[in-house]
Amino acid sequence: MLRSDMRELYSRSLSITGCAMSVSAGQHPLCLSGLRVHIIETKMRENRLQRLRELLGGKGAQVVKRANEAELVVTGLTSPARIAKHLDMREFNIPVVSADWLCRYICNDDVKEIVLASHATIDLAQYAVHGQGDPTYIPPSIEVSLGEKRPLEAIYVSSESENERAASSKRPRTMGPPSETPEPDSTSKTWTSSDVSDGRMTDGTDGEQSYDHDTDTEDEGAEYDRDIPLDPRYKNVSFECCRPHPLVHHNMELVTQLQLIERKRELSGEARNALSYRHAISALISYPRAVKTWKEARKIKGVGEKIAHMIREFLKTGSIQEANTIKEDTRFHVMNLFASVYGVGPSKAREWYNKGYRSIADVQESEEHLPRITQVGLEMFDDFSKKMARADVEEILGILRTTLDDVEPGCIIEPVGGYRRGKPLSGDCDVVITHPVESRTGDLVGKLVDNLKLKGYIKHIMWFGEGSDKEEISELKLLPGRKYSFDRLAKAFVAFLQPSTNTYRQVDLIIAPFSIFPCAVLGWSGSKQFERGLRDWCKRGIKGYHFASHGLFDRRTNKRVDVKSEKEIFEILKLPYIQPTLRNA
DNA sequence: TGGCTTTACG
DNA sequence: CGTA
DNA sequence: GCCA
Repeated sequence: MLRSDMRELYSRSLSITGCAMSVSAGQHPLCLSGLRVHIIETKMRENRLQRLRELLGGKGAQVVKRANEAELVVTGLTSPARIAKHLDMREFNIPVVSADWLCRYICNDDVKEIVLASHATIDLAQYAVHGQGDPTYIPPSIEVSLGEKRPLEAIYVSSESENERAASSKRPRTMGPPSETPEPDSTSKTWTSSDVSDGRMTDGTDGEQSYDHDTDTEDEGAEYDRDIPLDPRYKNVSFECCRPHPLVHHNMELVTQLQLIERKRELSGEARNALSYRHAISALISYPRAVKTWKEARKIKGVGEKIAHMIREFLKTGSIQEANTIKEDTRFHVMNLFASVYGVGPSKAREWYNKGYRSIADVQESEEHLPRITQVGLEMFDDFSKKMARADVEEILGILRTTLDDVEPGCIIEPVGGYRRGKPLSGDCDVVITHPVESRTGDLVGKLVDNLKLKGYIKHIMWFGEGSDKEEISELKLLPGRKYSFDRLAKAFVAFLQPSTNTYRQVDLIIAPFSIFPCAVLGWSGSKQFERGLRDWCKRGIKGYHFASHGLFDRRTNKRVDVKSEKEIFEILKLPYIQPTLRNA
């Protein structure tokens, strides 16, 4: 699952250098597979509605009745105020697009390819969130910027909303004169009131409640951009596991640029520095609207002085100079390429670069002695570089199901990783497998892998860990120097032949005993940053717990806490439940 | 100013 | 130690 | 690079 995030950056940087990127999603008809879409039917003619439904269905999307179950909202309406009436404020982070835009998006192959191949080209319009049910609420709407160097002159695919947005952002919407500038404090007051202090956070409700009694309506006439309160449920906390992180959010372009800098730091061996960027990036992904001022950004936990200044630069000029420099930096692109090889990280990538290699072929032709993993990584490089559309993942899941039915009937199989988080493209296919009868998972990896090998699906086994399912954690568990060969998950990471595309895919198989299945699913769903946040929360947030993909442990007793679902883990940890599609931290 | 998730494999 |  |  970690690879996929890296691959995404990789594909992004390729598109920056203008190289072609093979993306099988472009060839796949089900480009919206799994996406839940809600249609606001008001003011839409029946035949148009029908056509829209067919179009969506034809691309694999699922039309849902209720907007808050959707990942995307479509409307024929043009006035934000009217759109707002159809939406509960709870959908603040669900993107709204015009039906016109969506039709063009689906029908136009060029646009589709560009948008699907990289989220970097999707940007969100500036928008603001107002109090409950307020007609001045402006929903976010997607715009597509094809000219990536000019984020501020983005091409608005939806012309109606462009006008609307332009009009709305230039004047205060309903109330009084724009003259009265609010005390800077009024903004920060809103912040603190909806803020939940890290150590004390109990559940997802205190924020809203304190906010409800705190709406300072007397500031309405103040400058539009500055005085509009944030969504009341927004929590300015540093733990990623406390907040939603949608795939499509309000600071796409800014985040893309910061990711470049983060990657640069990572590749240069400045892991800590890179980590700071990750925290800031996740915070921006979670932020309920487009950041409009440098000071606003500075208040977000995870955004310090340095990054706030970069954001100021971005807001002023449309880009961050350092990011622009990185885009031109050959060294960066080469090392990024090397580090995208399975088994190669920043260190090896740097080493290769310093030896003068500049391409994958250079490395392959070298006399270098390479560990087996790296040899396999190089051999598989072309195939592994290709991203999978959701349908590709589903095809592999189907094969795994069929095989499991032969090997051990009654297995439960859950796709995890980026696929579970709703990503349209995946770099690998992560799967957690269990069986209601605990004894049946004992030697399942071996049997499964053997059978798949027999059928010719597996070309390489890159990694094989035979877990054992010894039940209890001994008191010695946390004593230093002890090795615990038990209570690990059985794993096999393999190069798997996808028949329909004749492509080898990176497939990670994880077998979990039934009792810790929910932990395994939570632990392998990611994102990486979400998992770090989760573990950090266990250690320094509420303390007293220890989370790993093989179990949730009470720190006092060192005993495993039995859980029956992912939701229960969130409850025990006193976290609001964050659904998988909102874990893209 | 220390600490930044976690743990096993090669 | 570097990597997933 | 950020923060408790």
